[in-house]
Amino acid sequence: MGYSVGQVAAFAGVTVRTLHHYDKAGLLSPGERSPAGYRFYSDADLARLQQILFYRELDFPLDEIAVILRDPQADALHHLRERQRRLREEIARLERLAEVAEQAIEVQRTGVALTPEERFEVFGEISFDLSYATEAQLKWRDSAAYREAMARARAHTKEDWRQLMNEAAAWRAELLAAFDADQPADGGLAMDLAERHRRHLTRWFTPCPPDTHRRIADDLAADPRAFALLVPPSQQRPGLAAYVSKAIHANASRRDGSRTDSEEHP
Amino acid sequence: MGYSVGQVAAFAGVTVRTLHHYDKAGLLSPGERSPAGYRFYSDADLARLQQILFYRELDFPLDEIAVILRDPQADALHHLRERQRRLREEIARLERLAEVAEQAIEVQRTGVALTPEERFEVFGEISFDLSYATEAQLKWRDSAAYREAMARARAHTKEDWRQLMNEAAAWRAELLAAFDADQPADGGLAMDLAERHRRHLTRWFTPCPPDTHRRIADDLAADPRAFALLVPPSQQRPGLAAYVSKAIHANASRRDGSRTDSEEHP
DNA sequence: GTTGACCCTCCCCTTACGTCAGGCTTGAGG
DNA sequence: CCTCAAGCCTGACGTAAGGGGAGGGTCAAC
Repeated sequence: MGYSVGQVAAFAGVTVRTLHHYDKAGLLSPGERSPAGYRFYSDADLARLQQILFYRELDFPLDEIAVILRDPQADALHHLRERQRRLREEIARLERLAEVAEQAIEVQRTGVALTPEERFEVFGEISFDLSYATEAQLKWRDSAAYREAMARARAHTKEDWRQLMNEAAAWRAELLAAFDADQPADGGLAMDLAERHRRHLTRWFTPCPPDTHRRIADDLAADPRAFALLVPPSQQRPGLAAYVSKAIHANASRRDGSRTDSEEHP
Repeated sequence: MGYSVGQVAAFAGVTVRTLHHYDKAGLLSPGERSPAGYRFYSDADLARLQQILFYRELDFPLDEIAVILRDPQADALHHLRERQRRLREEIARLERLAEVAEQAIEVQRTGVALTPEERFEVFGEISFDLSYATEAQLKWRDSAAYREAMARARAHTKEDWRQLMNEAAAWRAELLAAFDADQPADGGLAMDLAERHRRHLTRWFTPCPPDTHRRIADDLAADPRAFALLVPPSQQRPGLAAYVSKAIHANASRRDGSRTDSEEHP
């Protein structure tokens, strides 16, 4: 008589719905139907189902399974090799992702030694963007400056952070004033603000020679997540990131020109 | 003024449709709309998009990304750990799959040393089921009997296979006759057929003592793919696999009882 | 004759968009 | 001022592999 859908489903470990699906897809149609339309599967159908499930476990799409089974296995081998190649690619991709996640966890764990509550209290609107921090870590983790900055950041107490953020807020206010007053980005006022930013970084994180500062400026202009660490979205204006970047570049050139004042070596 | 969809799409490396999708999904709505309904994205929107893409690269589902970004990153960390765990699981799973594919390729490569055409010519309707062969390999590859059988199979020439399959066909015809004539499975005729099957295996593949033959019988009854190697679907009848299995068991018991005739040691 | 378990066929839902279709808007050139 | 191409809009359907449910038929047992 053959097996009913329920029986087949039970001992093949699939659902009835799946069998219906394979039937409609033409992948596995039962050899027999009762007058009432009930499906009845033969042993040959079961053999075919086992094959289907085997290839399905290897993540073959159903239509490819259909091809493999239709063909008198002319080249199941070819499909298998192809599949194995793609499996290896996927494994490599996932391993990269796991590495990124690892770094993200690492950066969060070692970046700022505050509880979430303290963090919210100190940083307020400034969001510590994990995605940006992680990409930065992946990009810069081999640089000595980055490592020093991270180490010092982690050593900061809550009071350090509060003071640091207060300084930053004051600086930000002056920046906005200068920008809104249309002070030129390469003018003295803007350059002085850039210089104060440089000293701020030097004091709290890592020495920041002109070339380093230029790289930071480029990142600020290119990646809005970086700029959001400096000026929260609510205070941003169109063109402000480019303005800051330009000011930093101008200041760096100014300092390049007069190498004598080197507070890096007091 | 902000950036249009096209601009954002171009330099974020996504399609316009994706931005529409994120908008409708409430994941990223542009800060501004022109009177005509055109979307305009601010720098803050861009920062958010970057975050979205970061998490998307880690294969986060969009609704989970929405949660992470909605929350003032209360615990992006928690989500990341969870994701990393699942990534590792998935990697392990794919590695198992790659191993299975490897074995499938191996079994196909070393099982039968014939070209596809020859194979078709010799085996005809009997399909050499790769999925079953692979599972068998994974199950038994450590057994000496399996390894010997595979080695001898591989050494068979086309002529060997042809002769072997002719013997099998003759045997099959007698089996069907016995079954259709309602000869009892534990009767002398059926047991003799079982014994001939045993000798066939012994001659062409590997010595087959009663216990080994019993295991084979159980597999024939349990897995229709195994039975299909013995009797092609077109010649099968309901209950035939169980019949063969029972006959083999009966024959094994008979031989257990009379240990003296051991043609295994001539 | 009636219950309860099983079966049937639609049909909508899921993810993260791709792919039109049909119709506005906008900026540049004539 | 008109036109044309490029760019934008909304809306709707399709994808893979089924999940879930509605509404209704079938079957064996009591």
